Amino acid sequence: MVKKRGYHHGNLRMALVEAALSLIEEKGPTGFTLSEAAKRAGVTPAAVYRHFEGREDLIAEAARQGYEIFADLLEYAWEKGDVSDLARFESVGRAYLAFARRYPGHYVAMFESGIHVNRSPLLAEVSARAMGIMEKAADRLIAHIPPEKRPPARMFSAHIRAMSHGVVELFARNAPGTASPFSPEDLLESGIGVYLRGLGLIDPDH
Amino acid sequence: MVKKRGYHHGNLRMALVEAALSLIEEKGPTGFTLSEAAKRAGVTPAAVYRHFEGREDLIAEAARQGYEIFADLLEYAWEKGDVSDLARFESVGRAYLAFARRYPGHYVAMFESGIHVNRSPLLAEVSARAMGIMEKAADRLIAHIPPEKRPPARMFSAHIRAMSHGVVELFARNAPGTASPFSPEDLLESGIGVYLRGLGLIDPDH
DNA sequence: TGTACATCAGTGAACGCGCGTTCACTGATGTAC
DNA sequence: TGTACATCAGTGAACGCGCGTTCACTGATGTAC
Repeated sequence: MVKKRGYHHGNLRMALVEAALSLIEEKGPTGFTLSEAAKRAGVTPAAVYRHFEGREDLIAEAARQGYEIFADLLEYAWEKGDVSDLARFESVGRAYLAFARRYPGHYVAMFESGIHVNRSPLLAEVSARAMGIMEKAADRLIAHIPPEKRPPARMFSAHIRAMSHGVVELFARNAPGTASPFSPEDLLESGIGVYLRGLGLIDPDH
Repeated sequence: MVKKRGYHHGNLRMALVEAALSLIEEKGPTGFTLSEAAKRAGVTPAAVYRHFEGREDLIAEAARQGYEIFADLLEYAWEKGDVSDLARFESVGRAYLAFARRYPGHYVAMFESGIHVNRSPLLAEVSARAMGIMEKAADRLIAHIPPEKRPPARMFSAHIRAMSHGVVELFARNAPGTASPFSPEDLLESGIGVYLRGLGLIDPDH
């Protein structure tokens, strides 16, 4: 809740995105309503139309900001990662989960709100930036496997994405009845670790 | 759409569950409305209350029936599976995905509709039956790993569930922008295969 | 510094809509005699 | 076989609600002179 400065809000656009994010976080992408977001920002529903085309447009903007943060985090993880391709891959993977944990509203807006990434060129571009880094990390890593034993790159990345998304969905949110004694971070790291060992990318001794 | 037999419907209760399932399948658990389900069954919304307490109760019944089918399928897979624990485990895993594919409405009602499994004792019981089989298959399998190398059973099953759920969510439904050249069945089987190899449960040569 | 005025960013009332749920009702069915 | 009647399974109108969106409006702000 942002303090109002009289008749004019000050930065309503940003306040609306924040309200939308917190609502999505609390109630899921369909639990979010434009009217409630407006109320949270201390404003009439009609005021929203000064800044967005409508409900969908507001969600899309939240997703866009999410992709921006996401891509930045991945890029940073890629660059700071050790020179080894394995270390870089793991660094990127941890960044993925860190993002899902730290920005749950954005995560849902991006991956579960039903808004399509090709809705606008801007959205498509920033999403491609994020996905490109993940693909790069994956491609470099599997290049270490002898070609005759190497799985297709798209299959490899599909597995990684499935495991990551599954961990986030089942264990990184307050899903009822799916409590686990392990943290999502541990689950993902160990799961990916076993998987990479299965591919011979990690020494089986450790 | 069931043909009406005059004023009385015949088997409205079943028809409503079917309508609910097809709606959930098409529009997701929140896209489903009681009124539309009633219309699909060729009946007034008020008629629903002759058979269910309300909207939630209808979804819960759909989920219950899903768990029933699910548990039956898993039980069958368990029993028909080869004597080897690995073969049994894989048989159960395939049954999981087969269920998600063949009964998408049920799957969503069970795992994504937000209805809690402890909503009624009946629901809790049938869900426990299904989960019990999966746990049994997992427990037997990891017993083959030497204790000092064996992961905790709950971690193992968490990994399997995450991978399975992730594959279903990302690739087994018409998710936009996530098309993949591999079938969900192949993805899951290969992914789990690599994972099991990582645990030393499958010969690394194959 | 003061005033006139354009522009901007809100308000609040209204709209049509579909929702879940309730209620008194009525048509259809089954049963007792 | 026919009739009276209880029970069952629907109808249809009504309710209050919150939604997204539109519209004419008005208060606040910034700028030119």
